[in-house]
Amino acid sequence: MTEKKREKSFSDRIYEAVSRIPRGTVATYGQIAAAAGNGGAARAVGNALHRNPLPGVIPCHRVVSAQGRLAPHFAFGGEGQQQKLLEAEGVEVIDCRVDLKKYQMR
DNA sequence: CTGTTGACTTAAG
DNA sequence: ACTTAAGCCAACA
Repeated sequence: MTEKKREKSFSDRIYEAVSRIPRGTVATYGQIAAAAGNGGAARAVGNALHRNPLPGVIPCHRVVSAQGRLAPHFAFGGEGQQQKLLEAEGVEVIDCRVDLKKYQMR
């Protein structure tokens, strides 16, 4: 039957994309945007996560900038929380940065 | 609908 | 390494 394409909201795709990040791996906002179907909307991705009421549901700690940098100033829970979570998953975090060459989702 | 903001990205100085 | 500028997109007032 003619299935109606229920297009999820932008933030919903972000949630899916971020959730699909393998454990012990990180992804950049650009990758999330591309995974959400909007390559280039890296800005909107960050905004969506920030404004989206999905704390605890989205592993934002796996989302890093293109330079492998985290967001300690806006991180949930606490500043060191992000780094702690990443390290707990096997990601080596150094100075709020991760080695994209090894941990970025490819 | 318009304008501003922002957890981005890349380039240039 | 840091700052500024421009580009792109979505949510909010």
